[in-house]
Amino acid sequence: MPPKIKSDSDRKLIRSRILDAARDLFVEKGVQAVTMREIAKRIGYSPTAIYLHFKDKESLLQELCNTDFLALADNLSSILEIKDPIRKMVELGKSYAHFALSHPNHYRLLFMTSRPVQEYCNASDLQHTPNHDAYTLLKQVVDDVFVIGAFASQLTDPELIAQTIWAGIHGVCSLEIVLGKDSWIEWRTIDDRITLMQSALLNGLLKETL
Amino acid sequence: MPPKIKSDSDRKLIRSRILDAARDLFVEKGVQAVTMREIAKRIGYSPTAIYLHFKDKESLLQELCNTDFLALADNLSSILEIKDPIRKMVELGKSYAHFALSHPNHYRLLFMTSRPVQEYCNASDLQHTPNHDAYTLLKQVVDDVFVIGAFASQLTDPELIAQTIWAGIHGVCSLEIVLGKDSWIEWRTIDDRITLMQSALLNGLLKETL
DNA sequence: TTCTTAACTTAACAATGTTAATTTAACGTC
DNA sequence: GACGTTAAATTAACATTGTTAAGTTAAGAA
Repeated sequence: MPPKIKSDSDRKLIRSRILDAARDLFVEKGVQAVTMREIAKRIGYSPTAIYLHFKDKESLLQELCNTDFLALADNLSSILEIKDPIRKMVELGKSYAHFALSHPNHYRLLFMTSRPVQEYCNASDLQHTPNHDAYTLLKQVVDDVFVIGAFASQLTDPELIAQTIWAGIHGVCSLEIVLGKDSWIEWRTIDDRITLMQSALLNGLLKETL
Repeated sequence: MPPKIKSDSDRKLIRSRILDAARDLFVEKGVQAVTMREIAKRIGYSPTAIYLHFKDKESLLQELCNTDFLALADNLSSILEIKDPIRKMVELGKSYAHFALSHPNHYRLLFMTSRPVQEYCNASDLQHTPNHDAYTLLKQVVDDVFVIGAFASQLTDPELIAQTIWAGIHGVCSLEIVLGKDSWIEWRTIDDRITLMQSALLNGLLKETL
């Protein structure tokens, strides 16, 4: 029994409810548990009603992805208050890892799952702002370290440095998420692994300071 | 029209054909393209015949995983001929990355996808031999560097070192596989990223050699 | 009042993993 | 050599899922 002519804000609210239901499902049980029918059941609609708000399941996940990507960046941006550039970089890594490990399904969806190539044409001006883009945030933090001349002199490309640091932390976190429960490897504690990764990379990238 | 009483070797051969068909499918089109029906079509059987050889799809993928894991380790073990421990470690990393990037779907299945916890009870003696276990191979190579006293003196746990090096290379490769095609990031070449990761980690983990 | 249309539901389809029932023919045994 | 047993395979069928098409309902416009 459909009441009619929903306002724009009403439609937005329904979109949110769909997204929230979808998020709940995969945060709890992973992406394979996210079915259109279960989402629909949770919000009290029929399964096909979702298609009035999202083109298909892929689009829904895509939007979830983007939304939470921005939320992550926003969360991380609190470290911008830290003055010392190097400590700021270290804390960014720790925060990033903390997010990854406390939201493994999120992290999987964001950084461990191939999706059809994203088109960032809309709202492109918002894309590369530190507050809204985790990578750009990292890049800026690395730049700060770069301008004070703390990196070894042969390292002339902050972008490459940023990508390497990201890869290091990502490697530790993603291995933990995928294989952390496997017993054929005698895992050291995740804290030890993160710490060593950070200190080794810093040690290897920064100028010798003696 | 079933001919009957297949010998053990016949059954093994059929298993192989199933595994090969499955491998072909996902090497070419990724794991989502691996369907029981398509496998069956390729080997000229009905879909349900596969269940005479594998408990379910998960088991099939599991076995594929294990088989190719051993093949990888075998492939990598050729670097054992290298004498210099440090160069050996570097070459292992390069070979590993080369495998990952030239077999992205394999790599995804092996190291980027959570599977139900493996039980390595059977043939457990084969599990931790360098020739058959990529991680153990890395561990041994790291040990070799460790015993010549090349790591910084405060690093006393070769296992932790190995896990960190693995995570570094894995991070570069897995990011490339998942996000390498995304344009919102100005990726440096994959070679540059691998090289910097290796030199930074080495630099950060080894003793200062001046 | 009647027509249009937004909002939604029900029905239905195709693809997929999987199980149950059925068929076929090779083998051992009397 | 006939015959039952059983391995090997197939066909039929079911449940789940994403998705489309057709139908339904009621709010607003004419």
